[in-house]
Amino acid sequence: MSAAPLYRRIYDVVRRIPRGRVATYGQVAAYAGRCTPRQAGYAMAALRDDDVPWHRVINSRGRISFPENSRGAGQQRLLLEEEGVVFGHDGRIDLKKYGWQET
DNA sequence: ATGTTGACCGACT
DNA sequence: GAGTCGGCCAACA
Repeated sequence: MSAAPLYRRIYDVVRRIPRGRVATYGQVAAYAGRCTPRQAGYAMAALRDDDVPWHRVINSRGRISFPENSRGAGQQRLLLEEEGVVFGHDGRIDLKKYGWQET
């Protein structure tokens, strides 16, 4: 496991996020271990595998962190709403409610 | 090897 | 609330 690239560990954590829940980059980094939130974001940027529910990863403010130029920006919100995640009037997600808990 | 960058975070103004 | 700054550390030129 530890021999696997850092990206692999991060993606593995993201796959564990249940449907209808969201996790922050810092959270993913913490579960992946020996990783900073920045690396989690960097890993997502290089992601091209649809097997990873990348749309369930958001920033600590509960907002979608994504360059608006990219086509995936609107898609992330769409996918989340499809899973039952409700956005606030300011395009925010209530982490208190939808945040991923280890359980 | 050195320097820049980044789907971030937290603290501060 | 919004804007700025430093820290973090792997990936890249």
